[in-house]
Amino acid sequence: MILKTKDKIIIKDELFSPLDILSCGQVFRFKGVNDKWTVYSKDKKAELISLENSWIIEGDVEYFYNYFDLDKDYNLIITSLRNLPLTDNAIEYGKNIRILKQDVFETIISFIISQNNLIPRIKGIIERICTASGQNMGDFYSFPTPQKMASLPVEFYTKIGAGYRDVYLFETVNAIYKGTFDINKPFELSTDEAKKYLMTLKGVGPKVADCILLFAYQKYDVFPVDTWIKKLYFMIYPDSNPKTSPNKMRQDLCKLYGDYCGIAQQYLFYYLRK
DNA sequence: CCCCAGGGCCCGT
DNA sequence: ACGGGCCATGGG
Repeated sequence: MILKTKDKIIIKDELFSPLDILSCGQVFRFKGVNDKWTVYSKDKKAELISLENSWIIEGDVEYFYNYFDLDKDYNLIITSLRNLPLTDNAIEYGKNIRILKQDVFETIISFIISQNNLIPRIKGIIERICTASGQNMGDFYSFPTPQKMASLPVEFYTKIGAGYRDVYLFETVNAIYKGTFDINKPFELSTDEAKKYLMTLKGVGPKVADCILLFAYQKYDVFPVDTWIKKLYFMIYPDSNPKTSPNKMRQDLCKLYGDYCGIAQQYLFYYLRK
């Protein structure tokens, strides 16, 4: 049951757990433990509080109702994923995961940072970007707008610890700000076309594009292949060639897990990484 | 010292 | 299309 009031959302007896949703690797701006969490998106924040078998979400109700995709019935999706390889344990472990509908610009920047990196470091880099260039919202800093980021020199990204991704961030931010890249276009394209288009951005390859499509554009027929999913592939296909390319893995796993393979991937990633 | 992390770019074949 | 070297940073 999900109730919306003027200033809060009340969730009772639903597949919903901030621990799973926030720490499964899809989002990097959050903090909290057990029964109290805070998540940040753009210039907004939501407080999530557990009260008597319910979760209360305080914040911009319309924004976060959409952000948590509360109209989607995950019981149906979970049912459709049963009986596929390894999903029973993964769903049991992370059955309260929901794929968020995150801000497109913030997701693009975040997952460029994620490449060849560790989640705690990714969080730190994003946090330093917000602190140094976001807007002061009182008790937190917003994620900077494309306009704000376009005013930053490439040295800014080096200084906050982005490593060799500094140039990627600089170039991508400017392509988006100038309008060379239209961040709304992927919504109107097929998954394959949207992926090709995203990969025209500097620092966005096949894996990062899949993550952006899944976490920001609601394209669920993707299967991001990272080092953990490579291990998964050899668990499912132990006799396959050890040099199998990530591209073939993605194709095989997409076919195997079907139309909601992106959501299956998230359960599996979360389960394998624990 | 090594290896690895929610990989991609760039250059050869 | 495909493969290999290289890329910064920090923790184990």
